[in-house]
Amino acid sequence: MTTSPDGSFRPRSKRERTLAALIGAGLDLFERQGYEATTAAQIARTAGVTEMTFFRHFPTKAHLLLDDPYDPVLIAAVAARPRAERPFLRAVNGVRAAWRALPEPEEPAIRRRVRIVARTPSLRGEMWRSTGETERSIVEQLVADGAAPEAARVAAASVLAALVAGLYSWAERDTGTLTDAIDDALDVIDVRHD
Amino acid sequence: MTTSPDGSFRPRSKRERTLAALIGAGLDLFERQGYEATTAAQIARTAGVTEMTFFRHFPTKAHLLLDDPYDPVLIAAVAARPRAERPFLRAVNGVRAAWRALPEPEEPAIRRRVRIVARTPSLRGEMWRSTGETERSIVEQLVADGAAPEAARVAAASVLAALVAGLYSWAERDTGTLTDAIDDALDVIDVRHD
DNA sequence: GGCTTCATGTTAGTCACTAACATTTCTGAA
DNA sequence: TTCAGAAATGTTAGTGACTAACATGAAGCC
Repeated sequence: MTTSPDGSFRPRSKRERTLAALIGAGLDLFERQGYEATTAAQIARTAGVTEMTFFRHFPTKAHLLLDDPYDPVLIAAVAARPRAERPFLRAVNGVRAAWRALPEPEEPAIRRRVRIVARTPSLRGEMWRSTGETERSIVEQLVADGAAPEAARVAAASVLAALVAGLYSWAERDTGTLTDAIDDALDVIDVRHD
Repeated sequence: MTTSPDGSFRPRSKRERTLAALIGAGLDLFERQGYEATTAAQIARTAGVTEMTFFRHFPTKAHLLLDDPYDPVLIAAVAARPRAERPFLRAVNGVRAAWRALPEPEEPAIRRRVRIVARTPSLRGEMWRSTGETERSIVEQLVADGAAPEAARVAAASVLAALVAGLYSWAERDTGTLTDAIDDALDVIDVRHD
Protein backbone atom coordinates (compact mmCIF):
# COMPACT_ATOMS: atom_id res chain seq x y z
CA MET A 1 0.00 0.00 0.00
CA THR A 2 1.26 3.45 -0.81
CA THR A 3 -0.40 5.21 2.09
CA SER A 4 1.37 7.79 4.21
CA PRO A 5 0.86 8.21 7.98
CA ASP A 6 -2.49 9.93 7.66
CA GLY A 7 -3.83 7.31 5.30
CA SER A 8 -3.77 9.51 2.23
CA PHE A 9 -1.79 9.05 -0.94
CA ARG A 10 -1.06 10.95 -4.12
CA PRO A 11 -4.25 10.57 -6.15
CA ARG A 12 -4.10 9.82 -9.83
CA SER A 13 -7.54 8.94 -11.07
CA LYS A 14 -10.84 9.93 -9.60
CA ARG A 15 -11.18 6.44 -8.23
CA GLU A 16 -8.04 6.81 -6.19
CA ARG A 17 -9.12 10.18 -4.90
CA THR A 18 -12.38 8.75 -3.58
CA LEU A 19 -10.54 5.79 -2.14
CA ALA A 20 -8.22 8.11 -0.27
CA ALA A 21 -11.15 10.16 1.02
CA LEU A 22 -12.90 7.03 2.26
CA ILE A 23 -9.82 5.68 3.99
CA GLY A 24 -9.10 9.02 5.60
CA ALA A 25 -12.64 9.46 6.83
CA GLY A 26 -12.82 5.85 7.97
CA LEU A 27 -9.63 5.92 10.02
CA ASP A 28 -10.61 9.20 11.63
CA LEU A 29 -14.08 8.06 12.56
CA PHE A 30 -12.95 4.66 13.78
CA GLU A 31 -10.38 6.29 16.05
CA ARG A 32 -12.80 8.86 17.38
CA GLN A 33 -15.94 6.80 17.97
CA GLY A 34 -14.81 3.22 17.60
CA TYR A 35 -15.30 0.76 14.77
CA GLU A 36 -18.68 -0.64 15.76
CA ALA A 37 -20.18 2.76 16.40
CA THR A 38 -19.15 3.99 12.96
CA THR A 39 -21.48 3.32 10.10
CA ALA A 40 -20.46 2.68 6.51
CA ALA A 41 -23.00 5.31 5.50
CA GLN A 42 -21.40 7.79 7.86
CA ILE A 43 -17.94 7.21 6.43
CA ALA A 44 -19.31 7.64 2.95
CA ARG A 45 -21.12 10.84 3.86
CA THR A 46 -17.98 12.24 5.48
CA ALA A 47 -16.04 11.45 2.33
CA GLY A 48 -18.70 13.23 0.26
CA VAL A 49 -19.98 10.10 -1.35
CA THR A 50 -22.84 7.59 -1.20
CA GLU A 51 -23.05 4.41 0.87
CA MET A 52 -23.19 2.39 -2.37
CA THR A 53 -19.93 3.91 -3.45
CA PHE A 54 -18.33 2.81 -0.23
CA PHE A 55 -19.16 -0.79 -1.00
CA ARG A 56 -17.90 -0.41 -4.53
CA HIS A 57 -14.48 0.32 -3.10
CA PHE A 58 -14.52 -2.13 -0.21
CA PRO A 59 -16.33 -5.45 -0.21
CA THR A 60 -16.93 -5.11 3.53
CA LYS A 61 -16.54 -2.41 6.15
CA ALA A 62 -13.62 -4.34 7.63
CA HIS A 63 -11.72 -4.23 4.35
CA LEU A 64 -11.11 -0.54 4.82
CA LEU A 65 -8.63 -1.65 7.47
CA LEU A 66 -7.66 -5.13 6.37
CA ASP A 67 -6.93 -4.67 2.70
CA ASP A 68 -3.23 -5.24 2.68
CA PRO A 69 -0.88 -6.40 -0.01
CA TYR A 70 1.59 -8.15 2.26
CA ASP A 71 0.29 -11.65 1.84
CA PRO A 72 1.87 -12.47 -1.53
CA VAL A 73 5.22 -11.25 -0.21
CA LEU A 74 4.85 -13.53 2.76
CA ILE A 75 3.99 -16.53 0.67
CA ALA A 76 6.91 -15.94 -1.64
CA ALA A 77 9.28 -15.63 1.31
CA VAL A 78 8.19 -18.97 2.71
CA ALA A 79 8.57 -20.58 -0.68
CA ALA A 80 12.09 -19.19 -0.91
CA ARG A 81 13.28 -21.05 2.20
CA PRO A 82 15.23 -24.24 1.57
CA ARG A 83 12.96 -27.22 1.04
CA ALA A 84 15.06 -29.23 3.46
CA GLU A 85 13.92 -27.21 6.46
CA ARG A 86 11.08 -28.82 8.31
CA PRO A 87 7.73 -27.12 7.73
CA PHE A 88 7.54 -25.29 11.01
CA LEU A 89 10.96 -23.68 10.65
CA ARG A 90 10.34 -22.90 7.04
CA ALA A 91 7.25 -20.99 8.00
CA VAL A 92 8.96 -19.19 10.85
CA ASN A 93 11.96 -18.19 8.80
CA GLY A 94 9.89 -17.21 5.81
CA VAL A 95 7.74 -14.88 7.85
CA ARG A 96 10.80 -13.41 9.45
CA ALA A 97 12.40 -12.68 6.11
CA ALA A 98 9.26 -11.20 4.61
CA TRP A 99 8.83 -8.59 7.28
CA ARG A 100 12.45 -7.60 7.29
CA ALA A 101 11.89 -6.39 3.76
CA LEU A 102 9.23 -3.89 4.79
CA PRO A 103 10.10 -0.23 4.18
CA GLU A 104 10.16 1.62 7.50
CA PRO A 105 8.31 4.71 6.31
CA GLU A 106 5.15 2.65 6.04
CA GLU A 107 5.18 1.73 9.71
CA PRO A 108 3.13 4.62 11.13
CA ALA A 109 0.23 3.95 8.77
CA ILE A 110 0.31 0.26 9.59
CA ARG A 111 0.42 0.95 13.29
CA ARG A 112 -2.63 3.17 13.05
CA ARG A 113 -4.67 0.53 11.32
CA VAL A 114 -3.50 -2.43 13.37
CA ARG A 115 -4.20 -0.54 16.56
CA ILE A 116 -7.83 -0.21 15.65
CA VAL A 117 -8.02 -3.89 14.77
CA ALA A 118 -6.30 -4.92 17.99
CA ARG A 119 -8.90 -3.06 20.03
CA THR A 120 -11.97 -4.39 18.25
CA PRO A 121 -12.88 -8.02 18.91
CA SER A 122 -14.93 -8.46 15.76
CA LEU A 123 -12.04 -7.11 13.72
CA ARG A 124 -9.66 -9.57 15.30
CA GLY A 125 -11.97 -12.23 13.97
CA GLU A 126 -11.94 -10.65 10.53
CA MET A 127 -8.19 -10.37 10.64
CA TRP A 128 -7.97 -14.07 11.30
CA ARG A 129 -10.36 -14.81 8.53
CA SER A 130 -8.26 -12.82 6.11
CA THR A 131 -5.10 -14.48 7.43
CA GLY A 132 -6.81 -17.74 6.61
CA GLU A 133 -6.18 -17.18 2.93
CA THR A 134 -2.51 -16.59 3.53
CA GLU A 135 -2.47 -19.69 5.65
CA ARG A 136 -3.91 -21.80 2.91
CA SER A 137 -1.30 -20.59 0.41
CA ILE A 138 1.55 -21.30 2.78
CA VAL A 139 0.17 -24.77 3.44
CA GLU A 140 -0.07 -25.42 -0.28
CA GLN A 141 3.55 -24.45 -0.70
CA LEU A 142 4.76 -26.63 2.16
CA VAL A 143 2.71 -29.60 1.05
CA ALA A 144 3.87 -29.25 -2.54
CA ASP A 145 7.40 -29.64 -1.21
CA GLY A 146 6.58 -32.79 0.67
CA ALA A 147 5.24 -31.78 4.10
CA ALA A 148 2.40 -33.69 5.73
CA PRO A 149 -0.76 -31.63 5.22
CA GLU A 150 -1.81 -31.69 8.84
CA ALA A 151 1.57 -30.66 10.14
CA ALA A 152 1.77 -27.95 7.50
CA ARG A 153 -1.59 -26.58 8.59
CA VAL A 154 -0.56 -26.42 12.22
CA ALA A 155 2.77 -24.84 11.37
CA ALA A 156 1.24 -22.14 9.20
CA ALA A 157 -1.54 -21.37 11.64
CA SER A 158 0.63 -21.07 14.72
CA VAL A 159 3.32 -19.03 13.03
CA LEU A 160 0.75 -16.61 11.65
CA ALA A 161 -0.91 -16.42 15.04
CA ALA A 162 2.43 -15.49 16.58
CA LEU A 163 2.97 -12.90 13.87
CA VAL A 164 -0.42 -11.34 14.44
CA ALA A 165 0.01 -11.36 18.21
CA GLY A 166 3.34 -9.58 17.74
CA LEU A 167 1.72 -7.06 15.44
CA TYR A 168 -0.96 -6.31 18.00
CA SER A 169 1.53 -5.80 20.81
CA TRP A 170 3.64 -3.55 18.66
CA ALA A 171 0.70 -1.48 17.54
CA GLU A 172 -0.57 -0.95 21.06
CA ARG A 173 2.66 0.64 22.19
CA ASP A 174 4.28 3.66 20.60
CA THR A 175 7.87 2.52 20.44
CA GLY A 176 10.04 0.08 18.53
CA THR A 177 10.20 -1.03 14.94
CA LEU A 178 7.88 -3.55 13.41
CA THR A 179 10.73 -5.79 12.36
CA ASP A 180 12.04 -6.07 15.90
CA ALA A 181 8.60 -6.73 17.28
CA ILE A 182 8.02 -9.55 14.85
CA ASP A 183 11.43 -11.04 15.48
CA ASP A 184 10.71 -11.05 19.19
CA ALA A 185 7.34 -12.66 18.64
CA LEU A 186 8.78 -15.42 16.51
CA ASP A 187 11.55 -16.03 19.04
CA VAL A 188 8.90 -17.04 21.54
CA ILE A 189 7.82 -20.03 19.49
CA ASP A 190 11.14 -20.75 17.80
CA VAL A 191 13.56 -21.66 20.55
CA ARG A 192 16.33 -23.24 18.61
CA HIS A 193 17.28 -22.01 15.17
CA ASP A 194 18.62 -25.20 13.66
CA MET B 1 -22.05 -29.61 26.69
CA THR B 2 -24.32 -32.58 27.29
CA THR B 3 -25.26 -33.10 23.67
CA SER B 4 -25.30 -36.54 22.06
CA PRO B 5 -24.22 -37.25 18.47
CA ASP B 6 -27.34 -35.82 16.91
CA GLY B 7 -27.13 -32.64 18.95
CA SER B 8 -30.10 -33.47 21.18
CA PHE B 9 -30.18 -33.94 24.93
CA ARG B 10 -32.69 -34.97 27.56
CA PRO B 11 -34.89 -31.92 28.00
CA ARG B 12 -35.97 -30.76 31.42
CA SER B 13 -37.65 -27.39 31.20
CA LYS B 14 -39.42 -25.91 28.24
CA ARG B 15 -36.43 -23.71 27.66
CA GLU B 16 -34.16 -26.69 27.23
CA ARG B 17 -36.61 -28.37 24.92
CA THR B 18 -36.66 -25.35 22.61
CA LEU B 19 -32.89 -25.10 22.80
CA ALA B 20 -32.56 -28.71 21.73
CA ALA B 21 -34.98 -28.17 18.87
CA LEU B 22 -33.04 -25.14 17.67
CA ILE B 23 -29.69 -26.90 17.84
CA GLY B 24 -31.05 -29.94 16.06
CA ALA B 25 -32.65 -27.91 13.31
CA GLY B 26 -29.60 -25.69 13.01
CA LEU B 27 -27.09 -28.52 12.63
CA ASP B 28 -29.31 -30.29 10.10
CA LEU B 29 -29.83 -27.22 7.98
CA PHE B 30 -26.21 -26.11 8.15
CA GLU B 31 -25.09 -29.54 6.98
CA ARG B 32 -27.63 -29.72 4.20
CA GLN B 33 -27.50 -26.23 2.71
CA GLY B 34 -24.44 -24.66 4.30
CA TYR B 35 -24.14 -22.10 7.05
CA GLU B 36 -24.42 -18.93 5.00
CA ALA B 37 -27.41 -20.17 3.04
CA THR B 38 -29.29 -20.97 6.22
CA THR B 39 -31.26 -18.21 7.80
CA ALA B 40 -31.86 -17.75 11.51
CA ALA B 41 -35.54 -17.36 10.71
CA GLN B 42 -35.50 -20.66 8.84
CA ILE B 43 -33.92 -22.49 11.76
CA ALA B 44 -36.49 -20.99 14.08
CA ARG B 45 -39.35 -21.96 11.79
CA THR B 46 -38.05 -25.52 11.49
CA ALA B 47 -37.85 -25.72 15.26
CA GLY B 48 -41.43 -24.48 15.47
CA VAL B 49 -40.55 -21.15 16.96
CA THR B 50 -40.11 -17.46 16.08
CA GLU B 51 -36.96 -15.70 14.89
CA MET B 52 -36.99 -13.58 18.04
CA THR B 53 -36.93 -16.72 20.12
CA PHE B 54 -33.85 -17.89 18.28
CA PHE B 55 -31.98 -14.78 19.35
CA ARG B 56 -33.19 -15.18 22.89
CA HIS B 57 -31.33 -18.47 23.04
CA PHE B 58 -28.25 -17.51 21.03
CA PRO B 59 -26.74 -14.03 20.92
CA THR B 60 -25.65 -14.66 17.34
CA LYS B 61 -26.26 -17.25 14.68
CA ALA B 62 -22.69 -18.46 15.10
CA HIS B 63 -23.23 -19.20 18.78
CA LEU B 64 -25.41 -22.15 17.86
CA LEU B 65 -22.14 -23.82 16.89
CA LEU B 66 -19.55 -22.05 19.01
CA ASP B 67 -21.14 -22.09 22.44
CA ASP B 68 -18.79 -24.44 24.18
CA PRO B 69 -17.87 -24.88 27.82
CA TYR B 70 -14.31 -26.04 27.28
CA ASP B 71 -12.59 -22.74 27.83
CA PRO B 72 -12.63 -22.69 31.64
CA VAL B 73 -11.20 -26.20 31.67
CA LEU B 74 -8.42 -25.10 29.39
CA ILE B 75 -7.56 -22.09 31.48
CA ALA B 76 -7.47 -24.14 34.64
CA ALA B 77 -5.19 -26.69 33.02
CA VAL B 78 -2.70 -24.03 32.01
CA ALA B 79 -2.80 -22.56 35.50
CA ALA B 80 -2.08 -26.00 36.94
CA ARG B 81 1.26 -26.33 35.14
CA PRO B 82 4.35 -25.55 37.20
CA ARG B 83 5.13 -21.86 37.31
CA ALA B 84 8.74 -22.60 36.53
CA GLU B 85 7.98 -23.67 32.98
CA ARG B 86 8.49 -20.93 30.47
CA PRO B 87 5.23 -19.47 29.15
CA PHE B 88 5.23 -21.21 25.82
CA LEU B 89 5.69 -24.68 27.30
CA ARG B 90 3.20 -23.98 30.01
CA ALA B 91 0.60 -23.14 27.43
CA VAL B 92 1.42 -26.17 25.29
CA ASN B 93 1.36 -28.58 28.19
CA GLY B 94 -1.73 -27.06 29.72
CA VAL B 95 -3.69 -27.40 26.49
CA ARG B 96 -2.47 -30.96 26.10
CA ALA B 97 -3.62 -31.89 29.58
CA ALA B 98 -6.99 -30.20 29.22
CA TRP B 99 -7.98 -32.14 26.13
CA ARG B 100 -6.80 -35.44 27.49
CA ALA B 101 -9.54 -35.08 30.08
CA LEU B 102 -12.31 -34.94 27.50
CA PRO B 103 -14.83 -37.80 27.65
CA GLU B 104 -14.71 -39.75 24.38
CA PRO B 105 -18.48 -40.12 23.99
CA GLU B 106 -18.72 -36.41 23.27
CA GLU B 107 -16.44 -36.62 20.26
CA PRO B 108 -19.01 -37.29 17.53
CA ALA B 109 -21.05 -34.23 18.48
CA ILE B 110 -17.94 -32.08 18.57
CA ARG B 111 -16.78 -33.41 15.24
CA ARG B 112 -20.10 -32.55 13.65
CA ARG B 113 -19.96 -28.97 14.80
CA VAL B 114 -16.29 -28.36 14.14
CA ARG B 115 -16.65 -29.76 10.66
CA ILE B 116 -19.18 -27.10 9.79
CA VAL B 117 -16.95 -24.41 11.25
CA ALA B 118 -13.90 -25.68 9.39
CA ARG B 119 -15.72 -25.43 6.09
CA THR B 120 -17.11 -21.94 6.57
CA PRO B 121 -14.63 -19.06 6.37
CA SER B 122 -16.73 -16.61 8.30
CA LEU B 123 -17.14 -19.16 11.07
CA ARG B 124 -13.40 -19.65 11.26
CA GLY B 125 -13.23 -15.96 11.98
CA GLU B 126 -15.89 -16.26 14.64
CA MET B 127 -14.09 -19.22 16.14
CA TRP B 128 -10.98 -17.14 16.43
CA ARG B 129 -12.89 -14.33 17.98
CA SER B 130 -14.30 -16.64 20.58
CA THR B 131 -10.88 -18.16 21.16
CA GLY B 132 -9.72 -14.63 21.83
CA GLU B 133 -11.41 -14.67 25.20
CA THR B 134 -9.67 -17.87 26.15
CA GLU B 135 -6.44 -16.36 24.96
CA ARG B 136 -6.85 -13.36 27.19
CA SER B 137 -7.47 -15.54 30.24
CA ILE B 138 -4.42 -17.66 29.57
CA VAL B 139 -2.30 -14.57 29.11
CA GLU B 140 -3.58 -13.18 32.41
CA GLN B 141 -2.61 -16.37 34.14
CA LEU B 142 0.89 -16.45 32.62
CA VAL B 143 1.52 -12.79 33.33
CA ALA B 144 0.30 -13.11 36.91
CA ASP B 145 3.01 -15.71 37.38
CA GLY B 146 5.72 -13.47 36.05
CA ALA B 147 5.78 -13.89 32.26
CA ALA B 148 6.41 -10.91 30.00
CA PRO B 149 3.04 -9.81 28.61
CA GLU B 150 4.13 -9.79 25.02
CA ALA B 151 5.70 -13.22 25.14
CA ALA B 152 2.66 -14.54 26.95
CA ARG B 153 0.37 -13.19 24.25
CA VAL B 154 2.39 -14.81 21.49
CA ALA B 155 2.56 -18.10 23.35
CA ALA B 156 -1.15 -18.26 24.01
CA ALA B 157 -2.09 -17.21 20.49
CA SER B 158 0.15 -19.65 18.69
CA VAL B 159 -0.70 -22.59 20.91
CA LEU B 160 -4.39 -21.97 20.49
CA ALA B 161 -3.91 -21.59 16.75
CA ALA B 162 -2.20 -24.97 16.67
CA LEU B 163 -5.00 -26.46 18.72
CA VAL B 164 -7.66 -25.10 16.43
CA ALA B 165 -5.77 -26.21 13.33
CA GLY B 166 -5.55 -29.69 14.81
CA LEU B 167 -9.26 -29.63 15.60
CA TYR B 168 -10.08 -28.72 12.02
CA SER B 169 -7.92 -31.46 10.55
CA TRP B 170 -9.43 -34.00 12.89
CA ALA B 171 -12.99 -32.92 12.15
CA GLU B 172 -12.47 -33.10 8.40
CA ARG B 173 -11.47 -36.73 8.48
CA ASP B 174 -13.53 -39.53 9.94
CA THR B 175 -10.90 -41.40 11.89
CA GLY B 176 -8.83 -41.02 15.01
CA THR B 177 -9.50 -39.65 18.47
CA LEU B 178 -9.52 -36.00 19.32
CA THR B 179 -6.86 -36.42 21.95
CA ASP B 180 -4.42 -37.96 19.49
CA ALA B 181 -5.13 -35.29 16.91
CA ILE B 182 -4.41 -32.53 19.39
CA ASP B 183 -1.27 -34.21 20.64
CA ASP B 184 -0.01 -34.47 17.08
CA ALA B 185 -0.82 -30.83 16.41
CA LEU B 186 1.02 -29.66 19.50
CA ASP B 187 4.00 -31.82 18.62
CA VAL B 188 4.47 -29.76 15.49
CA ILE B 189 5.22 -26.62 17.43
CA ASP B 190 6.73 -28.22 20.51
CA VAL B 191 9.86 -30.01 19.37
CA ARG B 192 11.61 -30.64 22.62
CA HIS B 193 9.67 -31.41 25.76
CA ASP B 194 12.05 -30.01 28.36
C1' DG C 1 -57.26 -21.66 41.55
C1' DG C 2 -54.99 -17.53 41.66
C1' DC C 3 -50.32 -15.26 41.10
C1' DT C 4 -45.80 -14.69 39.67
C1' DT C 5 -42.36 -15.65 36.60
C1' DC C 6 -40.53 -17.20 32.52
C1' DA C 7 -40.82 -18.30 27.59
C1' DT C 8 -42.62 -16.66 23.61
C1' DG C 9 -44.95 -13.61 20.09
C1' DT C 10 -45.50 -8.91 17.65
C1' DT C 11 -43.96 -4.88 15.68
C1' DA C 12 -40.84 -1.74 14.22
C1' DG C 13 -36.31 -0.36 13.35
C1' DT C 14 -30.93 -0.26 12.42
C1' DC C 15 -27.03 -1.68 9.87
C1' DA C 16 -24.24 -4.43 6.63
C1' DC C 17 -24.56 -5.65 2.53
C1' DT C 18 -26.56 -6.82 -2.83
C1' DA C 19 -28.87 -6.28 -7.36
C1' DA C 20 -30.75 -3.71 -11.19
C1' DC C 21 -30.99 0.22 -13.51
C1' DA C 22 -30.21 5.29 -14.44
C1' DT C 23 -27.00 9.14 -14.71
C1' DT C 24 -23.01 11.56 -14.61
C1' DT C 25 -17.97 12.17 -15.38
C1' DC C 26 -13.73 10.89 -17.75
C1' DT C 27 -10.84 9.77 -21.37
C1' DG C 28 -9.02 8.75 -25.61
C1' DA C 29 -9.36 8.87 -30.57
C1' DA C 30 -11.26 11.30 -34.84
C1' DT D 1 -12.51 20.16 -30.17
C1' DT D 2 -15.81 16.84 -30.00
C1' DC D 3 -17.98 12.85 -29.18
C1' DA D 4 -18.53 7.92 -28.17
C1' DG D 5 -17.51 4.28 -24.94
C1' DA D 6 -15.95 3.30 -20.45
C1' DA D 7 -15.60 4.27 -15.65
C1' DA D 8 -17.40 6.13 -11.42
C1' DT D 9 -21.31 7.34 -9.02
C1' DG D 10 -26.24 7.73 -7.71
C1' DT D 11 -31.17 5.74 -6.80
C1' DT D 12 -34.25 2.47 -5.28
C1' DA D 13 -35.56 -1.59 -3.33
C1' DG D 14 -34.64 -5.62 -0.81
C1' DT D 15 -32.47 -9.41 2.35
C1' DG D 16 -30.64 -10.99 6.61
C1' DA D 17 -28.58 -10.42 11.25
C1' DC D 18 -29.65 -8.50 14.94
C1' DT D 19 -32.18 -5.09 18.95
C1' DA D 20 -35.80 -2.72 21.78
C1' DA D 21 -40.38 -2.17 23.68
C1' DC D 22 -44.39 -3.97 24.68
C1' DA D 23 -48.05 -7.63 24.93
C1' DT D 24 -49.56 -12.41 25.75
C1' DG D 25 -49.43 -17.00 27.00
C1' DA D 26 -48.04 -20.97 29.63
C1' DA D 27 -45.43 -23.10 33.88
C1' DG D 28 -44.70 -23.74 38.27
C1' DC D 29 -45.60 -22.50 43.25
C1' DC D 30 -48.62 -21.63 47.24
